[in-house]
Amino acid sequence: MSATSGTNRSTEASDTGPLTVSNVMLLDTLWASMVSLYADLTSAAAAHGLTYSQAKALNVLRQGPAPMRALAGTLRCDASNMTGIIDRLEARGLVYREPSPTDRRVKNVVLSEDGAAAVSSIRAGMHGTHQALDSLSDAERSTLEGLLSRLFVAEDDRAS
Amino acid sequence: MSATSGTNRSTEASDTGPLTVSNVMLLDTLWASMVSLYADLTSAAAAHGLTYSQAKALNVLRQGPAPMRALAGTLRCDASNMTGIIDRLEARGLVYREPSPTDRRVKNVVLSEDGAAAVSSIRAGMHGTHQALDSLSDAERSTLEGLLSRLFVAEDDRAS
DNA sequence: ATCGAAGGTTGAGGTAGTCAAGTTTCGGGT
DNA sequence: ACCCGAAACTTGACTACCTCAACCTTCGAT
Repeated sequence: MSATSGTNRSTEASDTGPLTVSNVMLLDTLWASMVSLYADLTSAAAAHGLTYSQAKALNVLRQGPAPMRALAGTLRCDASNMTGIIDRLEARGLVYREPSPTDRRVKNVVLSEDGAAAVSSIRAGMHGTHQALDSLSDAERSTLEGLLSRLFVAEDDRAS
Repeated sequence: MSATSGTNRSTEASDTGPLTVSNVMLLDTLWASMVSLYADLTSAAAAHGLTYSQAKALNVLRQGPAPMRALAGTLRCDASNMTGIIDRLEARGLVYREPSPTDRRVKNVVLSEDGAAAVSSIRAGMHGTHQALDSLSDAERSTLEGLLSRLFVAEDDRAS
C-alpha cells in the first residue's frame, strides 16, 4: 500500500529532497485535468441533449447489460437515483429494461442501437480531449495510459 | 472523424506500427480516471457537508479573490449559477463578497480562513487519490505531472 | 446626456443526488 | 411448508445544480 520511499502526502513541501515531486502540485494538475475532461464530456453529451450522468450510464452499458443495482454501484450513486436516469434514457429509446430470467426482482438495462450510436458519437465528440491527445507522441500516449491505468483502473477493482 | 479506428492524429495510417496506442483505449482510461477522481473529490467534500461544485469554487479561490463573472468562466458555468453556489458558501462563512473598489458592478469573492481550512482539508481527504499516487515513484509522478500539464493545463490557457 | 454593453441577481423548468419509506421476490431456518 | 429477514427496484420529499430569459445597476463611449 504505502510506498516505502517518498511519503509525501500530509507532510510539508519543505522536504529538501530534489527528487520529490510534491503531491500538492500533482493534485492540482490532476484536479485541473478532471475538470477539463468533465467539461469536455459534458459539452459533448449536451450536443446530443444528454447530461453527464446519462452519458456515464450509457458508457458503462457499452460493456453489456447490467442490473440497476450493479449500475448504481459502478456509478457510485444511490439505487433510487438510477431509476430516474434510466427512465429518461428509456423514454428516448437509448436503453430498455428487460426482466431477468433468473431473478424476478432484477431488471437488466440494455443499450439499444440508438444508445450505442449516441455514446459512440459522444466519445468522438470530445474534441478538446482528442485535440489534446493529438499533441502527444505514441510513446507518450502509451506512458500516460500505463500510469493512469495503474493509478485508477486498478483502484476501481480494489474498491469493488 | 473516426475515433473508432486506430490512428488518431493525421489520417495517414500507412504505418500500422506496434507502437500506436489507440485513442479508444486511452479515452477509456482517461474517462475512468476522471470518474474516479470525481468520486474521490465528491466524497471528500461530502465529509464536510459540501458538494462537488462548492469544493471546485473554493479550490479556485485559493489562488485569490475573483469576481463572480470570472469564477463562472473558470468553472465553465452560467453566471446565474454562481450566485446560488456562492450564496450557500457565504451562508456558512467559507467565503464573503466584497464590492470592487474600482467598479461598482463587480463583487469580488474572497476565501475566508474557514474556507481556506475547508478546502485544504478536502484536498487532504482525497484518500483514494493520495493512496494511488503513493504507488508511483518520484520519477513516475514527475512524468505524469508533465504529461497532464501539457494535455490540460495548457489547453485551459488556450480556451480562455 | 444617452445608449449599448457588462456584472450581478431573480425566477421558472428540468436533472441529479440523498434519505426514508414501500412493494415484490428470493432464500434460509425451523 | 411456513415464516422472516434481506435484496432489487421504485416512489416521494427535499436540496442542490444547471440553463435560459428577464431584470436592475453601473460603466464607457459616442
